[in-house]
Amino acid sequence: MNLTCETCPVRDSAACSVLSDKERDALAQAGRTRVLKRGEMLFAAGDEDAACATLVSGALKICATDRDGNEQILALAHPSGFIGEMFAPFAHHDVVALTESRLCVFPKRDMQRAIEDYPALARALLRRSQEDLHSTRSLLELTAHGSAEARLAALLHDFARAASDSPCHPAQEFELPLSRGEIANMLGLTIETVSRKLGELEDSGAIRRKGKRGIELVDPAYLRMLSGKEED
Amino acid sequence: MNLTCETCPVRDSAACSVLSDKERDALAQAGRTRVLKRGEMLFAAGDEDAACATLVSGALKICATDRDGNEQILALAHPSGFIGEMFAPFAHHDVVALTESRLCVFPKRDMQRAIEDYPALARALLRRSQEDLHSTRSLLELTAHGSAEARLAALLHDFARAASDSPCHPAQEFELPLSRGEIANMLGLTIETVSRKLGELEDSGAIRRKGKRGIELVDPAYLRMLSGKEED
DNA sequence: CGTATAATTGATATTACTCAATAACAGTGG
DNA sequence: CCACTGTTATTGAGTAATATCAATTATACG
Repeated sequence: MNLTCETCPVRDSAACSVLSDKERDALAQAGRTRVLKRGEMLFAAGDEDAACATLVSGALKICATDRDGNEQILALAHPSGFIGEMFAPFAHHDVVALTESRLCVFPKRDMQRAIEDYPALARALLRRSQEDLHSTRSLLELTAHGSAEARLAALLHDFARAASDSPCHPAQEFELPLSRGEIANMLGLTIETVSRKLGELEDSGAIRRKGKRGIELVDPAYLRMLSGKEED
Repeated sequence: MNLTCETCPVRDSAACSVLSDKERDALAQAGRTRVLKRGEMLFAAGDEDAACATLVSGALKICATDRDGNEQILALAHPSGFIGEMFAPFAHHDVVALTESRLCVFPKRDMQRAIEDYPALARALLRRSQEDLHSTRSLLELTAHGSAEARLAALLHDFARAASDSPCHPAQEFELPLSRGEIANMLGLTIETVSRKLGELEDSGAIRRKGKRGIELVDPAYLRMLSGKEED
């Protein structure tokens, strides 16, 4: 399917939004929309022809797999996010859809050419890359030093923020985008520990669980306190 | 002090190496060399006027400090590495010299202008940023899932590679750029655990300790095996 | 040489993991 | 609609790993 930038929900926020209409149309010639169902893979670690993509809707996980077959989630991608390593000869990580997801996919070659042809695009991607770097470092900080409770509290807080319309105030109620197992492996914990700590957070009155994946933030300040971040 | 690119040891490897002589000289007008002694700070988290810099010689650590005053090392910078967040209004992390270090420092404004004026520079920084992202994700992978032994083994292996001239083969003998405390906080461990595990690695014949910071790799393959990476 | 800092070593406590069983739930086909 | 099956989540008991606390030893520095 060809790209229809006119009606694209992320046309004003994705990297390509910095292009002029004409430039964007030229880039769109090289791209294709692609829809991934939950669990489908965009590309796998080691793929030489791994494409680049902008996420239009849905959510992706970027994950590494060690030689024992254990998966580790390194990052999540949200709409308007950019995926792909233009400069690496092959993909370092797997990219998998968490929910049904719509993407604009570009062959690596074409994206390389595009950043040569459109300096503004290169700058936009640089900005995004630095933001990704920052969020990966935040996750690293959490994972290395926090207790299981702190990691979980911080993750819930992040998800609440991501689920909210306004970027500053967290949503009061939201659905977890990840299963217990995915949460566990993102935070370097086990499923059992995640389950137990969620229970403890509920007992302590910080959250309330609504079904399997629904979370209501009862006491966001307490959650924030547990997560070890600056208070505000 | 003004920049003397002609004799710069990283003139062929740093981001600025993609510029023509003329462009590079123009950029050099805006820059200054700066020498940091061990422990000196380039800038602190929260600084609004945090500069950008290319590391010429020495080594830096990028670290976060939580509200209890605990420091966490998120990344190291080696010669030809680029430091600085051009797009953030203030620095997110502290940057501190691990050893006496020489840098080319550029005001953020000038660097922003440079990436507008020189598209090749923006692309070079994009490439670097993606590499940094990848190494941060590697550290995350390690920290989240590995045992204390695996983390330490992987770190030693990384240092051995960084210390070597040839990028593929690790150096057989090298000096640790970090104190025990710094290693501990980079890996999310305690000083005591690092000390004990180093002892065990020595007992098991993987390494030999030469003084406080010297390390000799006796059995690199075994170390690599412990670190949980693919064997080769 | 004496003092401060960094590293090692030991004993104990805590946390999260492992293994195992049970429970909730979703999807499927009768 | 309900039983059946596989998946995901919860809960419990015991264990292993690492943190913590405390003491000692090495090293560096003035």
